[in-house]
Amino acid sequence: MTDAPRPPRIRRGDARPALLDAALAVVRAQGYAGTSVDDLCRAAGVTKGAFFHHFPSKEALAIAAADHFGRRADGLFADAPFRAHPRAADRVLGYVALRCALMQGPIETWSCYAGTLAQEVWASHPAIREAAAAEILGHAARLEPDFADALADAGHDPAEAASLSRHVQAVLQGAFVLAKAAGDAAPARESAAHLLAYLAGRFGTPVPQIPPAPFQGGPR
Amino acid sequence: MTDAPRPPRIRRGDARPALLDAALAVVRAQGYAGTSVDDLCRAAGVTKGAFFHHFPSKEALAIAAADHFGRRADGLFADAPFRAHPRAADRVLGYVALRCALMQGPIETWSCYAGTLAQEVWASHPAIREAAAAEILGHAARLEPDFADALADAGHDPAEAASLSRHVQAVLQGAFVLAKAAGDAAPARESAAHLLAYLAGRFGTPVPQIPPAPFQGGPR
DNA sequence: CCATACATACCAACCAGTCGGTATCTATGA
DNA sequence: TCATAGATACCGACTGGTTGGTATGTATGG
Repeated sequence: MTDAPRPPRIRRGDARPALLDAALAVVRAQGYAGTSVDDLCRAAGVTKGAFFHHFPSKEALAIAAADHFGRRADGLFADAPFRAHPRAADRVLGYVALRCALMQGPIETWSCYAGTLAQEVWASHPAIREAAAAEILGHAARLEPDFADALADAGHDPAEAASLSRHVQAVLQGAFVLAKAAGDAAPARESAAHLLAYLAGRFGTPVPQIPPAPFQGGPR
Repeated sequence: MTDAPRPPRIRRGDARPALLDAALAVVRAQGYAGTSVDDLCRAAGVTKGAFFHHFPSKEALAIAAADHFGRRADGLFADAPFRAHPRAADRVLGYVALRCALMQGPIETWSCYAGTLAQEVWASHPAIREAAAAEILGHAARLEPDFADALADAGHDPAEAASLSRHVQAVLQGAFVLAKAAGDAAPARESAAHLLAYLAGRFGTPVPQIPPAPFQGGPR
């Protein structure tokens, strides 16, 4: 007859989570429009039939993956060591220091799926934009109580906590952009260090030291 | 993105600059992969023949447009009023305040072409990544002398000027990402205000006030 | 006359999504 | 214990449309 059919690489029932994981990895490396449905199926070890059995469209997978990414990130930070600090300021600074420490290895493993999506399709895919915004702003909102306590402890108006927690996310997003442009994590880590200095100044605590990794590159 | 074919709208000899301008506008709104060569031709009022007469490929236009964008931005800031401040700290703060003031109207008119490109194609189009990096880091480098003077005036080590000028670009890039995600300039302006506060603290100058525009949105 | 600057028709590759079919589970009743 | 049937999960060839790029022809200015 014909050649032997290539067996799928993953077991029955695992297609959906495999596609969600593949979306996080491939879209962060290639962008949304630059990633084809076949790319995603190949990365997930799944056929096109399985893809459209679980998701009505490529856009639907992108949106579901934003939620998947958010749950993963929240799980990572929910029980991280820095959460145990008794003072709110130390928890906030510990959060930023951890984000900085994660900036190692391939960029697509530590950059933000939601930010990548939002930057690319904010105007052309409103539903994706909304899912990405919910992820980023929701993450910021979950950190807000610690910011409010830290500000209050330092004698500042805790009402600023909302804008400050969003600012932290903005700096991290910008750090990712510079790291991608430079092809190097160093500028991102430097930016995180400046952010730590700003927050420590705001909270009246000493500036925590993070391992230095000076940026060597630059314009020719 | 198909529409009725229109006759070329621009005069003979103007195709190249029209394509460069179209690339800035359309790519910032739709992303690189999400923009077709036909989209660019339509926006520029030019035919495909003109496109491939002036540029060997879509990638080549993207790279040339990065340089075009850089020259425009540098021209905008080279003779802006803030350049006339006698003290370096005021020039730096004036620069950030101007960037904040520009955050009005359609996002694609004030976001960064180079940052958008880098975020999307850093892994898949190395030549574009390099052009975007040269633009962003070159712009930061051109601001560096003022940062060094401002730091020195405040009694700090001017060697930090390089990393600080890159940090300013990172915060702006992140502000653009949040603005696109939120569909609103407010979080970007807020972030710029926090950046001003950090710089003013560093330089030992009073924090300049910028017109407030609090962000009303957020997770449901 | 000739180089430059276009215009237009065209092409092979690729794209998201469809569709008819198959394999594997699960429930049920004899 | 087993037969059967319906439901779920998946397979992969196919389709209509779009893509970046090419080939070839034409107008215009010097």
